[in-house]
This record gives sequence, C-alpha cells and structure tokens, in this order.
Amino acid sequence: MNIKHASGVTGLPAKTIRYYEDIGLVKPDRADNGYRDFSDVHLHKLSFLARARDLGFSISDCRDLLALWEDHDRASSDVRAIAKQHLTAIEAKIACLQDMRATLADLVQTCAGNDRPDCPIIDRLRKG
Amino acid sequence: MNIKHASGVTGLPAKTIRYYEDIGLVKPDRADNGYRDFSDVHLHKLSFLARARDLGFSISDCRDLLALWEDHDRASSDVRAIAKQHLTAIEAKIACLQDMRATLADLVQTCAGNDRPDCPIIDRLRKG
DNA sequence: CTTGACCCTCCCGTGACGGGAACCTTTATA
DNA sequence: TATAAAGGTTCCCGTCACGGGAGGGTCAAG
Repeated sequence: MNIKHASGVTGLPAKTIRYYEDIGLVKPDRADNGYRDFSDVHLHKLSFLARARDLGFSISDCRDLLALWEDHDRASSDVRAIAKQHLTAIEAKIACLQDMRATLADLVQTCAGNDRPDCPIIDRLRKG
Repeated sequence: MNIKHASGVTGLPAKTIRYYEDIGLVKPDRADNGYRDFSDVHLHKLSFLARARDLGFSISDCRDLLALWEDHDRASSDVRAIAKQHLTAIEAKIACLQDMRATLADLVQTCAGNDRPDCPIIDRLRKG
C-alpha cells in the first residue's frame, strides 16, 4: 500500500507520515521502485499515532506509548503515568489560558471600542 | 543603559531583547563601543512588549499594538479589535484543551494503573 | 506517446527565542 | 600594572512538528 493510500486510511498527510519515518516512529518496507510500502501493522501504528497526537501527546510521548503498545507485558501503570503527566500539563495550560482570558475579557469589556483615543487596553499594557 | 540593565528593568532576557531589535520592534541607540544603549522610551516599549506577550499576544499582534500605542490619535476600537480577536482564539484553545482533558481524565480514571497489562488507554489509542 | 497523477529526496521556512562559539571592552582585584 | 571576571558583540545552529516547493523518477490511462 503506497503512501497516498496510507494517508487516506489514517488521515495523516503524506508529509507527516514521511516525517514519522524520518524520526523512526514507523519503518515501512520499500518496493523495488523505491516507493514506501505500508502493511496493516504500519497502518495500525500510524492510526495509533494520529489518535495520540490528536489527544495532544507530544511526539516523545507517542514514542513511549508506541513502545508500551508493542510490549504486551508492560504494566498499565506505565501507560497511566504518561497519560497522567500529560493531563497535568494540559490542566496547567488551561489554567494559564483562563487567567489570560479573564484579564482580556475584562479589558475588552472596559474598552469603549469607539473613535476616541482613550483605551484601557493600551493603558494596561503601558502601566502593567 | 546597557542591555543587562534593560533586562533587569523589563524582566526580559537579553537574548529576547536582541531578538526584538532584530525583528524591528525596538531600535536602541549604540554607544561608541558598539554596545546597545536603551533610553527610557525603549524601556517603556520593552515593558509594554513583556506585558503583551505575557497576555499571550503574538509578536505580530504586539507589533500592531505598539504602533497603536504610539499613535495617540488612533481609535480605541482598533485596539479592541485586536484584543477581541485574541480573546476568541484563546477561548477556542481552552475549549480544545478541555475536550482533551475530559477524554484523558476519563481514560486515566478508567485505567487501573497496576502491574497488569490490560490498559484502556492503549485500547482507546488502538481502536480509536 | 503523452499526459497527469503519483512517488522520491532535499532544502528552506515557520514562532519565539535559547545555547554556545569566537571575539572585544570594561571593571574589579591582586 | 597585570590579569581575570564580567560584561558586551555577531553569528550560527537547535528547538517542535511539520508544510511548501524544487527537481526529478515512475506508473497507469487514453
């Protein structure tokens, strides 16, 4: 199965699939003409990666998760540790963004948004 | 005032200040020895940038906000438009992260996290 | 036989800096 | 006064996860 087909099945752009090969996440076979040839196992891996990336796992996380996926004897606690760490990071990001949102929403609401030059948003950025 | 001092006053790393000069956000004077020389106006600009970046505005946004800051006749609606757009983007990010958090939290809670190999997290990534 | 749709590799660009090399200037100390 | 430390400078590479495009080979259809 060539890369276009693999792209269609997994939803990943061909560029991304090549990149994943570059960094060693998947190792498709090669046909005589040099074209990549993806087996079902490769497609499963790529789909796995697509879903993990969609959940915001970093490439580094994905590499670890893939290894755990392939190790049928690993403890579920190993997987859970990665997920939990990622969850914590996400929650920190959310908290940070919510802070920014609160401040910005306040500024946007306070600003008249008219033709006059006086603007609380600029004032805030000027004076801290 | 040299770059170290400017860094101390604004809280920005020296590297960042040099970068801001590179991309044309600030244009400090130069002393005879080639050292950058920051005036009070430069420091105000840098502090302005630090606060805007802290609120998550992109460099491109910052460039626009700086221009509006320097234009005392601009309408407050111009500033408000940028802030509102940024606010919308932040809210979209928060929504996306909250989705991820919900899914991950569910998976983490479902996973026993023990020595056994069965793991709902991996299952979910495997099967979508 | 040509056309168009694939495929390949390789290199540059993104955003917003950080690290470090190689080198110069100022300041503090022995 | 010699020297060492601490500052400054430019320049280049690395980050993260790819995307865009050049330049060129391959394959299936009309």
